[in-house]
Amino acid sequence: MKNDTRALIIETASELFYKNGYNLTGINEIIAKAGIAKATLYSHFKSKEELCLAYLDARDNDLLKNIKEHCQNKSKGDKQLIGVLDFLIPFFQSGAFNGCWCIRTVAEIPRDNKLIKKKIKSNKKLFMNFIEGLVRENKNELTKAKQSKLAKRIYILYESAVSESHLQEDLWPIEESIDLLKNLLKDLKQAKTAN
Amino acid sequence: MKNDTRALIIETASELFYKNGYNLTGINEIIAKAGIAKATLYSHFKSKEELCLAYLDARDNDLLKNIKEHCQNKSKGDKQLIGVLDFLIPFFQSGAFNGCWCIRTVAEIPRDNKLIKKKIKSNKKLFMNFIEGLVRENKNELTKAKQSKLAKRIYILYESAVSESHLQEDLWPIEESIDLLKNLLKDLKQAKTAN
DNA sequence: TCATATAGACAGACTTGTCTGTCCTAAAAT
DNA sequence: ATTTTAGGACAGACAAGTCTGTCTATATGA
Repeated sequence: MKNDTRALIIETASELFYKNGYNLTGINEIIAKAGIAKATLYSHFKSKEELCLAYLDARDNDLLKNIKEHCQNKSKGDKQLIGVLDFLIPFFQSGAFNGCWCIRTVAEIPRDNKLIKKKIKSNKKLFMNFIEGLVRENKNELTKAKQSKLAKRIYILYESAVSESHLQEDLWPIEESIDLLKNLLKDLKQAKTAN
Repeated sequence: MKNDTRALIIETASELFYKNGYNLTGINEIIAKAGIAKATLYSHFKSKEELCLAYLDARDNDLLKNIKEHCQNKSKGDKQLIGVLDFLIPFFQSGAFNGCWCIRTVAEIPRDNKLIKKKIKSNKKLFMNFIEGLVRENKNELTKAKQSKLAKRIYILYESAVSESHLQEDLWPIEESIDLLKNLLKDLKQAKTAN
């Protein structure tokens, strides 16, 4: 039950933080929506900042889980790599999409908040590791250096697809990123047959 | 003199908004740094929101001017297109860099603030137009459709370079974006000679 | 009975924006 | 040449509201 309450707080805060922003969401709004008392919230989290860290973790864990699942449902090979990007299409269309919570949160906190920045960087690293693993699995003919380069490229394409589809309120940046990635994968094939 | 004061206000606000964030920068901080009275500020801008619009315009105009200059100093051809991206290297290293003010501002305002969102989209469109013009000038052998596609790709690479170098606090996303663009341009050359 | 939930008052520090009244400078009118 | 007039900037108090986080006092459930 204590865990239930904690999970409920995180879930509620996560919804509001992501939808309306971290600074624009007050503690009072969170407890009202969760139907709990303020003292209850502060018994689980010693500050709003701590709740923010939990929010970032919850979002990132959830994303990683879903995107892994999405990719595993694709056939082996390029499809799985492209899966990282086309995962964004239904996400964007779901209406729950509101850009990258990491970038949005960084935009809202003071410059010297190391704690939150560290958490975000560490979570992005986990995401990067996931992509690298996916590349290794599906492009094991490539050298390590080329695998790493491809992973980085998929990562930046993913990030720009997220940020720009959000800003433009349009699907085109996602589609263009996918298209670009397909080009890259085709180039790798050509380079291979050329050798 | 009136124009000087107005310019001073915008410059001061621009510095603080970009460095510390829009919501975290108070009117009192702006007037203290600018050395002006509150009534003076409010005689030039009827609200903080209006000052925000002026800040976005000032930043975007400045950027466009500088990036145009940077590209014009490059030799005609691919170099000018790559210029859009390698412009970011000295910017990042200058210490004045703090990510994309548009995305950061969007992250801070309420969801339903159409005014600021409209301004940002309109300024991004101007930036896109600039890239399209640059592509037309330097890739006039391409069809219009291919020019438009290339422009979009440069745009998303630019945006991801900005966002990710900021988030990662590292130059690698910029360098990787440049590298990716060079690949794309090489592909276009190969496709041309192949035909 | 005892832990834990509740509602909500409260402190204290912020926020934006308004308003009053003073001062200075420069142009216009005498 | 001297006086008047007007515009802008000034300092700073103030209203009205926001925020986080603490605390008290009551209720509920094991």
